[in-house]
Amino acid sequence: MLKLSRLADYAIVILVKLGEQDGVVTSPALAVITGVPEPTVAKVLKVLSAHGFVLSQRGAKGGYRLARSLADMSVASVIAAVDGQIALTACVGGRECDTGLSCGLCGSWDVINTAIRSTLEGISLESMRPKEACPTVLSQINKLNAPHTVREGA
Amino acid sequence: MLKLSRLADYAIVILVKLGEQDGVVTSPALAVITGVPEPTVAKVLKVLSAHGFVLSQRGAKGGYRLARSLADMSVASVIAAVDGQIALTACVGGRECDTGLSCGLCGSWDVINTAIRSTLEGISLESMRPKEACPTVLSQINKLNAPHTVREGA
DNA sequence: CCGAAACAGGACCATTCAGGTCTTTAATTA
DNA sequence: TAATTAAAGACCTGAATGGTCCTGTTTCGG
Ligand code: SF4
Ligand code: SF4
Repeated sequence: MLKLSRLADYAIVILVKLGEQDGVVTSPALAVITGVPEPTVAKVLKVLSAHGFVLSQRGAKGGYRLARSLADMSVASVIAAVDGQIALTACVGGRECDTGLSCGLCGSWDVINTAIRSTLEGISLESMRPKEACPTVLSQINKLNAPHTVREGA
Repeated sequence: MLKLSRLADYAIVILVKLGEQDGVVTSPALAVITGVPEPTVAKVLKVLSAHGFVLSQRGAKGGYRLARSLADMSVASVIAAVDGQIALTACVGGRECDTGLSCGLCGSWDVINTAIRSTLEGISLESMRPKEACPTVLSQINKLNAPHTVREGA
């Protein structure tokens, strides 16, 4: 249905909320803040920690905190960390689909996939924050979609 | 993983291939052409028929043919027909997610979702055809992403 | 007029993967 | 050093998707 996995969504929410706190925050605390069940929060944080989005402090008085600014995290990178790289179809990046059919559409999908990926790459978590959400995201989309190799009439 | 459902992918392929034939084509024939297993092709065609993408001819010498030109079919509409409307998160269009958490990110997701949906709306199946794939799709993406309410600095 | 061919529609099963829970392990602090 | 607390990893469960099949209806050819 072309929907984002819930875990990826949670990851975004958790990171944004974490960015609004100061000092280290524990999993249970984040669970309360976000409303997501504790075990799930913990699971997501583990993944985010493994991918370097957050720094963990073990032991008593431990918890998590952002490894870098929200502005330096793209939506796409978080999604990729949690769910794997964005790939609309099975044949992006030269991979061939199990049916092995010679549909020839792969190229088109590849372009579309790249465009969407680039768009999400250009949207930072900072932009996702409620207060300044819409305008920034819009301009990001507008700005980041044209990029790499898009030429008007070619 | 932000991936398209396989059925939707097949639907696109089938429609494009169907557009390259003339006269009515049977499910088995399309299965051979596309490489997709016959039962699945039949299933997809039923859905496409129900949504008015193809016209069916029953009885002997029956088969399917396009209801309208490939240029008049958008990628998004096909996806919506097969998989339901595009919705990255559970909270697009004012719907609220089961966790009921007050994350406040819904607005941002809504914008991103709309942008992606619009992009796919603007890409016709004709554009997906191998020969002219990349350039057309690229310009479509470039052209269709700015549209509806995106303003530069607002 | 009869039989074969092909779609329509539905139900059914099997698999996959996401979502969630649990146990173990390590670090911090008193 | 021992108790406390949180991270890390493994495991299980369940829903959704993908895929298959069967029955009924319609049309063309013999
Ligand atoms: S576009 Fe064609 S090759 Fe790519 S995944 Fe779909 S069917 Fe397979
Ligand atoms: S963005 Fe927030 S409200 Fe929307 S689906 Fe995700 S968690 Fe739920």
